[in-house]
Amino acid sequence: MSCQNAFMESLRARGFRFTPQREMILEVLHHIPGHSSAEEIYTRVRALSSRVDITTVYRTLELLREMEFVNLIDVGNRGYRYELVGTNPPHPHLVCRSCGDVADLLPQELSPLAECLDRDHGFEAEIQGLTVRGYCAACRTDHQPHGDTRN
Amino acid sequence: MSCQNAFMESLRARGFRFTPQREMILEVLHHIPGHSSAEEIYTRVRALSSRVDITTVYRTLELLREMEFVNLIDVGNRGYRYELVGTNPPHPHLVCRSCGDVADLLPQELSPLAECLDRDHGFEAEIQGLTVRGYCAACRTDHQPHGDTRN
DNA sequence: TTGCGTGCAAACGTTTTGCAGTATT
DNA sequence: AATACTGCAAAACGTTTGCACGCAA
Repeated sequence: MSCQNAFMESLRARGFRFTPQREMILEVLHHIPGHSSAEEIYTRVRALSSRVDITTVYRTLELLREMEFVNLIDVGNRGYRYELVGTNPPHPHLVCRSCGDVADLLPQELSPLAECLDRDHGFEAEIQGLTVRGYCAACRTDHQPHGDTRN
Repeated sequence: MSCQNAFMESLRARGFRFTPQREMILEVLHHIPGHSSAEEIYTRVRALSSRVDITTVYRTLELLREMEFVNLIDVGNRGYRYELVGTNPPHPHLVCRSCGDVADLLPQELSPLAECLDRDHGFEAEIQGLTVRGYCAACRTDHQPHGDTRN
């Protein structure tokens, strides 16, 4: 609700418009588990109205990202996931290669890593956007070491 | 050279064939800086012979990956990079968001991270395939905080 | 009324697949 | 001779862009 208003005001402050499509997409983001693909969000929005195109979903998500209302997660070579920032700051994620599950990390869990990369390589790591792939607790027991080992 | 032979024998051991295309692709991999895209490899191979298709490059790279002759690096949403394993085991990388440069890390540099993710989340992290994005020493001084912040 | 936002269609860049012909074993 | 491998063309995939119309301000 307050996020809706914040978005509306953010838009108006920039001379942008608050349209029914944008409202619906934000609405859906509030009622979705998080870590959703554009396609998933699109499907949910279509359930509300068939007069929305996936193009609009992408464009709105990009707008929301620019305004820092959503966090963009790169889950590898095919596609992104989106999540409402809400009260959470951007944070790193764990992505399971077997079940595709996305889990959250706290930024501070990786600050030792960031410090080490800065100290040893002069590299400014983007911890908030970091995605670590591997196998989650549920999948690691039954995953095949000789299965698909692509990154 | 010895890699060429090792590849040849690996192929034969599996009933596969050692073709001029495969030879050329391996040859190119030896004379290329590393962290190359399929397209870059393709271009170099075409310089040797126009009778090679990019499809064959992809298929050969996949074969080389299966046989652990090349390491596959996921550089995010825009494709993969390939590098000869050679004497180096697979390892994590740093990718600069500004200049696109790819730098190597030693796997052991991230073992504290792996241990922490295992201990706290039961997550088996794929350290060898990990790609950390951010800004390299050369770029971080002059990078715009308001530039493209996509993951 | 202005011009931002939209749906549609088509393009995009990289990777994969189907297929019939080619060449290695 | 058998069949793995190839080039070509086309598809796949998620995402982006061009365009004319529609609608919020």
